[in-house]
Amino acid sequence: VPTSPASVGARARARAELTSEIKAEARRQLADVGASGLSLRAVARELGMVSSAVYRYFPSRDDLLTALIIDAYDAVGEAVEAAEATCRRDDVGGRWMAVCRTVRRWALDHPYEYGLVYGSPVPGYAAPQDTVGPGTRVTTVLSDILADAQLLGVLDPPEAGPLPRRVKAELAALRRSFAPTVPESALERGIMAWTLLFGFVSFELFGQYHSMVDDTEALFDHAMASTARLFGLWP
Amino acid sequence: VPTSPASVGARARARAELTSEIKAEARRQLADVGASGLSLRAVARELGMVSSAVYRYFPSRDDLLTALIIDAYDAVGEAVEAAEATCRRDDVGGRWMAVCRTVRRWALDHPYEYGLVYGSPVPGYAAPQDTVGPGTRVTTVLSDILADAQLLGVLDPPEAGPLPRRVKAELAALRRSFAPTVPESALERGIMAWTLLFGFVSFELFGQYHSMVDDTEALFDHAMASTARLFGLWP
DNA sequence: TGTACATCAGTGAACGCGCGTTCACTGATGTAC
DNA sequence: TGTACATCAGTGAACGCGCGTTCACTGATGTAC
Repeated sequence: VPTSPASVGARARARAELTSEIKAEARRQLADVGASGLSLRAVARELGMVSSAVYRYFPSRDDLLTALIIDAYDAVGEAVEAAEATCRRDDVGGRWMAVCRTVRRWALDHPYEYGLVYGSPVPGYAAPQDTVGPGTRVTTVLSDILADAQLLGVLDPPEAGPLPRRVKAELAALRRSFAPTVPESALERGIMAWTLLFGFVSFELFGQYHSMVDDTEALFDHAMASTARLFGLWP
Repeated sequence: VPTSPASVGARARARAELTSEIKAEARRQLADVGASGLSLRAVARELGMVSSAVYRYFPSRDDLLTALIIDAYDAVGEAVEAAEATCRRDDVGGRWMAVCRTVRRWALDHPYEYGLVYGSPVPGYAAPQDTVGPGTRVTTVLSDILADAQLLGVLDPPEAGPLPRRVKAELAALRRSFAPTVPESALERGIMAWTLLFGFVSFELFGQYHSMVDDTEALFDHAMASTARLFGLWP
């Protein structure tokens, strides 16, 4: 009999629970010491266990970091997918705004996890392959919106004048692997919109708007709406 | 007789030299260990001096960090000012592109200093007031370009429909302190362009375009040119 | 259902290392007369 | 120009602390027969 969820032994259950407790405590510590200051010993101490015990759960400090990164990508990805799923499919504008607001909300609620994945890389740490899948969840949602906008015929016509050769080559490759139905010029604008979304959130979170903009929420909402309109992503 | 540059004593000169050697070594170490791992002892060791000697130059580790931050802001600010100054004053498009390319070039050449000022904040470190002045040099150049564009009459007319009340209030305040001659709608687009510029550079530097875009330079150039055009910042 | 054995979680000590900061000190460089 | 004193850079030891990782171990939980 293969182990079904109900028949999971007490040991396995305890293991799963402690694993997430370790991650939760590590997330808490990110706020105080940052990713590069994250310490297995401090996590163990706070959890009332001996430092070597943590090695039963994560073979090294970097593996714990990797788990946190994957969790962060999954958390923001899941939040975005859920928010976007509540919109009518043909309301591409509403879907775009839902994605924007959810990303910002999640970032403000989890600033250190946001910094972990969208901030400066942790020196001496190289993210393994496992992180790329979860890392593309938000972009996948965005390219779906773009594809639907194209299907609905609400995308602006391609800009006047041909794209430079190098840009065209780049976008053609991207198109093949991400959004085959979207014209290249719209794809470029999509990348810009995506970049602006995260650029804004990072600027807000990392303090660049300090003593400059107070009501970042109002500005964000309006800027994201303008973005989509200026970029011809909806009428 | 007040000390003129020529009459600066050997002691003062040695002090100035060692101060910048310490900063240079610290900058080198940023790459290996990051801002939060920066260590006075390691810097001293590499310079062949005893760790306590560094305290004659910087009263604490955080003061050294502050000096690095100010230097980084000044370096990118100076580079941008110099590049922009070589353009004809009425070529606002060329000035914008010069700023964009210089920021990106400097960031690629000094990735860790860029991360220090535009990346995730260093946990446990609060930047003192001295850093805000140098921090505004790039934005000052950008708002000058915007003001000149307005003067030349090349800014797009304000977008249709009034701005939301909260956004209008926010932009009015900004206008008063930064660019009194620029209409609010153009100011908002200016903020978006500025955010997109740094958003792009950060995405490139922090690895978000990895395995997605190869020729980031071509895309950057074209994206920044499109930005200014789409935002009506030049015809 | 009961027993023998294998698996696994957690312990505690140890290794070798690093850190920021303080302090009393030596000796060289500058300054005032 | 020469001397007495003040300033300053750099020393070396020390304080008290933290880290990642390994290892032989105990004792509890699971598994196969």
